[in-house]
Amino acid sequence: MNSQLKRGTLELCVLSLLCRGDCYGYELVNRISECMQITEGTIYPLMKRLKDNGVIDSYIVESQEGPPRKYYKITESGREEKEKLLSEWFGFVDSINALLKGDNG
Amino acid sequence: MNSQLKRGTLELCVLSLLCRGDCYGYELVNRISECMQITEGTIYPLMKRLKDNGVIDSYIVESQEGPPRKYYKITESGREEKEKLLSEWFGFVDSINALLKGDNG
DNA sequence: CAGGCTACCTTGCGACACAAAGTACCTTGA
DNA sequence: TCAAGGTACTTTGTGTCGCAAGGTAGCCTG
Repeated sequence: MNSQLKRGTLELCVLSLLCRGDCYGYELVNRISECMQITEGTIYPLMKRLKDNGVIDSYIVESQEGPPRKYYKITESGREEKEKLLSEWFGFVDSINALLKGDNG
Repeated sequence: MNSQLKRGTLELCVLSLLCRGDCYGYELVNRISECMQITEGTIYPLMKRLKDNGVIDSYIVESQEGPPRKYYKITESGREEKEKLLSEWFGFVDSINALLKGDNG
């Protein structure tokens, strides 16, 4: 899969998932990789950026199945950011599709 | 506009336009910038990459309105590449929208 | 000949996906 | 008891590529 396409949408995917409930990083990797190829080396740096920007918070929860999990929770500013990205995404798709439309192969 | 979103789609836009007829670089900038912000610093390096990859060819045409124009023409392998990118694009949009779908705000 | 449009090209920077490697916890089974 | 394998987080380095900025050069008008 074209890795360049993912740029700019991964953040939206993560925020969208977190809107529905807190997740830990490893879980996010598994859930997102159901629909696009993704690895931990992508998610963890992204989560750090998002936290630095204040759109998510995190907290640690002990686990019986392995090391402690770092759960991420979306903030109020994160929800606003998600709405912004969502409308940007739909607008972008529309404008690309419009440009591609005159295409007869 | 989110510059990250453009990644991976610019090539498709250019190839799609060239499928409908030869264009020169400056013209491509103008036509594409009708639907997304783009500058020459983006297009010219991209055209060079595309030519190096053999998906486009170029030829020079004199102009009465200024310096000579370098026209770009899509190759057979470029048309195949375009078809590949096109289906990748639609598949990508579908999978992102599917992931976003469970989203209740 | 200055100013402005057309047209091309290059350099340098920054953002970010991702491979790779490291740390550490748990359970299972020989 | 100790390897093996799964879970989970983190960091480092590399490569791609959009884009601002700056340069060259042709054409036309006043």
